[in-house]
Amino acid sequence: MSSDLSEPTFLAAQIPPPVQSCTPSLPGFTCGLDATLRVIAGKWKPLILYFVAQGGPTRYGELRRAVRDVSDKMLIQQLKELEADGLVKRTDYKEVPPRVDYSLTPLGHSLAEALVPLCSWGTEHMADVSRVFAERETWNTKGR
Amino acid sequence: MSSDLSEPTFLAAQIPPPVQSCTPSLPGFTCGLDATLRVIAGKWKPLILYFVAQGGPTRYGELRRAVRDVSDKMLIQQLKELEADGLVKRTDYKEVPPRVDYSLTPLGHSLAEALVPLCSWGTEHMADVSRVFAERETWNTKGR
DNA sequence: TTGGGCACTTACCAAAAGGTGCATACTTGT
DNA sequence: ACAAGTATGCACCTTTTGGTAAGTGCCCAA
Repeated sequence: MSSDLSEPTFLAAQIPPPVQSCTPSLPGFTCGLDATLRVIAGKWKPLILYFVAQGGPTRYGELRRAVRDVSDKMLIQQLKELEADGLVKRTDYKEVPPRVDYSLTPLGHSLAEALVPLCSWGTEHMADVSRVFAERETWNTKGR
Repeated sequence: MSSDLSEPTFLAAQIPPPVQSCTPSLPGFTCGLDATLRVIAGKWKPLILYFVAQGGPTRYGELRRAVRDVSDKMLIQQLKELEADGLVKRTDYKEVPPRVDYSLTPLGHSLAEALVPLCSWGTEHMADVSRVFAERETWNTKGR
């Protein structure tokens, strides 16, 4: 409440120390976060992962309907990549009207768990986020 | 070790229950995760966020050098979006040779914290991830 | 005087991501 | 007989994203 709140003083109260470090290591990745991002980049992957995580083995059609607005092409494509990356397991029952379902591998499940905080964050701050987005739309639509 | 391990039995041992739910709510978002993704989508945003989180207020040039391989265009662009989304705060000291730094807002900091598990996941599973990527490269280079 | 650093900005382009729609092979429901 | 559902595959095209390179205004050091 003093005159100068431009600096650390008041922020220090709300913002804890720097957040843990992001071990800058091995192969071609600058850090763990980087590695993770390579695997979950893609408009639908986190959502797919998360959805499968919640429902257990999930049939293709269910996913399709659940992840609203995703096209077949995209869904299949992302599922293949997730499978190739060892995050999901595809089970084809080789039945006459095709039946296939997808489930998480242990690796995939661990990633899904790491996604939980992001999900919570979104839920908690959804109001802020949607406000910001609304404003953007307003300008894009109305004035410049 | 029995004959049929196609179903829940053995998975149940390693894979805990379905992971918490992803409250499907309000505006145009299907769930919290969706909302979060709208805000951190972009090749460099999580990295920028994370870097600023670790270093406290960071000058433009430092970021530029830290987030290796990012171009001016991209860095600026993503910083502007992060700022517009209320995650980072830009401070312009209006000095003669320009001096500007970026820090996290409380909102940004909370997001950065939610990113920590992803970072840890990447660190822990970096071996798996890089193996998979190496295999991909192998085919892209050699066969097919 | 030339060169470099600072924090950007702009124009132009290539690549990646994503969307639409049609096709398949077979079955079940009307 | 015909439509619909099942899990994809494929061709084509648009949008989005990201990269390169050059420029800006100002100051300091060589």
